[in-house]
Parts: sequence; structure tokens; C-alpha cells
Amino acid sequence: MGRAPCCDKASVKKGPWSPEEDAKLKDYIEQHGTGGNWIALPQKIGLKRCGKSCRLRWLNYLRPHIKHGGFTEEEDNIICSLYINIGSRWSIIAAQLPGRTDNDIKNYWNTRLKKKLLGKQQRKQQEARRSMSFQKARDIKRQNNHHHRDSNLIMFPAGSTTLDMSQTHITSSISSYPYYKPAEVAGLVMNNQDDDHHHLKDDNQAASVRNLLVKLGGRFSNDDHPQYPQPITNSLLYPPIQMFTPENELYAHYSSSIPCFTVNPTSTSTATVCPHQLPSNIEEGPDHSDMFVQEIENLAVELDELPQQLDDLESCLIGMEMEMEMEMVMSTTTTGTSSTPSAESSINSSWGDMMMMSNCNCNSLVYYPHDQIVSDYSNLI
DNA sequence: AACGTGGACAACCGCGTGTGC
DNA sequence: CGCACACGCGGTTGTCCACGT
Repeated sequence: MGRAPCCDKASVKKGPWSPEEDAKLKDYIEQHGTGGNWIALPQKIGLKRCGKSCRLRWLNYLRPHIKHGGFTEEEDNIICSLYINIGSRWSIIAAQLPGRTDNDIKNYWNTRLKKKLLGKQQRKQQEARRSMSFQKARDIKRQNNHHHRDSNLIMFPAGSTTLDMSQTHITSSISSYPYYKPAEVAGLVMNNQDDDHHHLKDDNQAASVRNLLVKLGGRFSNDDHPQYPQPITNSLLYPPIQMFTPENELYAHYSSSIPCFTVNPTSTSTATVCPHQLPSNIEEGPDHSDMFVQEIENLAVELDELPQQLDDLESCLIGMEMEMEMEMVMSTTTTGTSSTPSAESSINSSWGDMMMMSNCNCNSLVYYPHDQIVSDYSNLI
């Protein structure tokens, strides 16, 4: 049992409207109105059209004061702004633009505006990445120092060695730097209006993003470290003052750092994704397929830029190693004590091989071995 | 000139919602 | 309350046309 059809499909005409049909419909409605019943209207006029089709034709084309094409810059801005805040609710967006129909705006968005916006974002991202790649590595070091002051814990990769830095007597000479936030670097932290639409979709979006990242080979810091139990869904979304949609957040983090990504700069949960971990068969959810394709394309762009960024990071890491060694020497000299052999060994063997990623709440830091990333990238190309 | 391709736009379809009985 | 019906919305598909080969 399906839904009853609104009209006899066999006897109604489909396809483009002829000028004669337009004239009939327009004349009738201008003289008599719609009569409050679109289904009965075509029979009254003698049109072999479905009532819904008549309504659509009138609303989108024949109605007075309808504008077609020629969207202004101001209209573009309004559409973009509203889309970012309320999503694809075209009728609401159209209500803010006199003379524009929802169908028109929808088509305009899908065919032009979306591409225009993405192009702007990508250019912005590339500029931000280039100017920040060097600064990023320095911030990493500073963040580690900051983290040291806060929790005295550093989480290491494979084997998950946990150092209690309070026992190592290593003091930081840099103590006043703010935490590194990838999304701020990317310039994509956007102000968000308090909007029900997002609150309604928050949990689903968070779950979708998390699943997507996991499918991409990502993992969450609290997956490995259950000693830091963290709520996943809400932690991806707050504070609510910051914009969160799968599109811009994924875009921001896939594009803002290599080769690991953070889901949300303010989250207590960190996801890291390496391009080499892309599985061969990805099953994305139907609701994010467009976004997913876009992210894959973004990753391809990222891969092109990896060599230069790896060079930059390598240079920084060498500097960081030297600084670290000097700090240890100075600390040993000034305090007359040294770190425990095991801790010192872990530092020396791991520090230079790390690619770091951040967690702004500093519950844990997640690292990827530098050699592995270089090796995997070489295999990829 | 013929053909293929992609973009832009128009129209359709299915489903959720509101309303009257 | 439940049902039937019409409306409205958003996603999808179809059609036309410009452009490149």
C-alpha cells in the first residue's frame, strides 16, 4: 500500500510548460485566485497538469515580481550567512530575499555559490597553512611546556609510555604561551548565532563526524586512554559559541595541519587521522556523501603540499631537540639531579621522532612517529 | 558539422506537516 | 483520536544549451 497519488499520472502532462499553458494559468489566478485548492485548479482551467505542478509553476515562475538570475553580492552574502546558520532551509532563506524563490536559491547555491565559497575557503586555508607551518612547530614545543606545567603528564605513542614530568626536574624556560589551537590557525573558527537547528542536530552531527574520522583511520585520545573518560558527542560541539558543522570543521582540521587532525579545538577529545590510513573501501553515511567527497579532494591537495611542510617541521624538530637537550643539561647542572634513566631514555629516543598534535585541554598528547609518516607518504606518492 | 560534456535551470517526486471531519 | 486530504518543502532528476574537441 503506497501513498495515494495526488492526480491521475497517466492523464497529466509532464515536462516544460508551454506559453499557452502559462497564459491560461496566469490569467485564471489573476482573475480568480487559486481558490485554495491547487488540486482542483487545473480541471477548472482545462489544463492537463497536476495541481502540484501548477502551484510550482505559479510560485516559481508566473507569480508577479519574481526575479530570475542576477544575484547581487549582498544577496550572495545573505544566502551564505543563512545557509551557514540554518542549513538548507531554502524557504526560510527565500523569505529574506524578496522576489526570490526557494527553488531559485537552491539551484543558485548548488551550481554556483557553493563552489564560490569553497574556492575562497581553500585559498584562505592555503595562505594560512603556508604562513603558519613554521610557527606551528614552535607552538607545539611551547604547548608541551605548557602542558608540563598543567598536568605533568605526557602520553607517548606505541607502548603509551607515560612520564611523570614532575619527577624529571626539567624546567621550562617558556611558560607564558597560549595553547595552540589548529582551528584558530586555520582562521575558520566562526561565530555562531544561538540557533535551534544546530542544537537539534548536534548529537547526530558529532556521531557522524566521529564515525567518519574513525573510518578514515582516525582515533580518539580517550579510546586509548580510558583513564581520561570523556563524553564524545557533546565534547565535539561545545562551547556553542563556536560554529560546528561537519563541513567547516572537517575542512578546517583536514586542511590546517599535517598529517594529523583535531576534531574540535576546544574538545577534550582528540582525534588524529593520517592520510596513509585511508581504507580502500569507505562506507560513508548517505547524509554526508558530498562532504565526504570534498574532504577526500582536500586531502589530495594536502598531500601535494606535504613535502614542503615536512621539511619545515623537520627543521623545527631539530631545533626543538637541541633546545630540549640544552634544557636538560642546564637543569641537571642547576639542580644537581637528573631525571630517572628510564624517563630520560624515553625522552631522548622519542622526542626527535615525534609529530605532535594538540589537545587543548591537555589531558593527553597524541604523537605519530615521524619516520612512519615520511615513509607512508613516500609510499603514497 | 557532429558529437560529447558539463553547467544552469526547470520540473518532478516523496515525505512531513497541518487541518478539517 | 484517527483518518484523509492538501500543502509545502527539500532532494533529485530531466532538459536545454553553450562550449570544447
